[in-house]
Amino acid sequence: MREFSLDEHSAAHVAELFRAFSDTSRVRILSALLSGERNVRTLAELVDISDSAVSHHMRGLRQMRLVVARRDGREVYYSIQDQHIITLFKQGIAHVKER
Amino acid sequence: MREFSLDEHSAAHVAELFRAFSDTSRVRILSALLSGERNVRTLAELVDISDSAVSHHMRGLRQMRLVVARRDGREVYYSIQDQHIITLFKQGIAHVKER
DNA sequence: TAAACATATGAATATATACTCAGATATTAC
DNA sequence: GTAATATCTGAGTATATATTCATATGTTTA
Repeated sequence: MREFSLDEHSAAHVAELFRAFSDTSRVRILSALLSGERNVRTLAELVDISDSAVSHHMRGLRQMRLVVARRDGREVYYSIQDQHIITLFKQGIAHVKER
Repeated sequence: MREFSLDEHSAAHVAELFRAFSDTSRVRILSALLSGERNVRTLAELVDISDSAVSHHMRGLRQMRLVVARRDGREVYYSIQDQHIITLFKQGIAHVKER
């Protein structure tokens, strides 16, 4: 059994990914996006935080390429970009429900 | 398509789970534990933080029941408690590697 | 019992994060 | 053009978190 641990750089990336799911508001936002795209206002209502707070979260998620934005007129609709992400996220939810 | 988002309480639990994987040091610790149990001193060396810092992290992970402690003499060996957690964690690593 | 070693704990501190508010930018309607 | 609506951005703030240091606890060995 060899000594092994992810190097600092890789570990930082993994941590960054999981950090995207590590906040209650973002979890609620992402869970809302599981059933399809939503605009900022709708997300803000569902999660009960300001439009601004949603926008800040979406910027982070966009930069991590976890969501994509689609503009339609003055509204911006967000959806989950990556199927792997959906799987990963749902597994987290499942794990918590099992307890 | 109904409006839906995880309720605050459930979302908080999901976030808490993912938060366990959201720190570089913890990711390195957990990746080390993937290949078997390790004591505190070994983990501290592998991750390059103090014994104390490791101990603090392990307390959190223990409280979340992600790891279990086994004392052997004056050493304490930690290992990952739950197979689901291993799967989830490995998927995160895989996702990052794919990019 | 005392000394040495391994781990745990609490306090202090530094950094990161989530949020709101105020104002900027973009788009549509009048 | 102006007004209204939706989103974004930056500043400021409050809270959370990761870390180290000093010290306590637990275990073995002399």
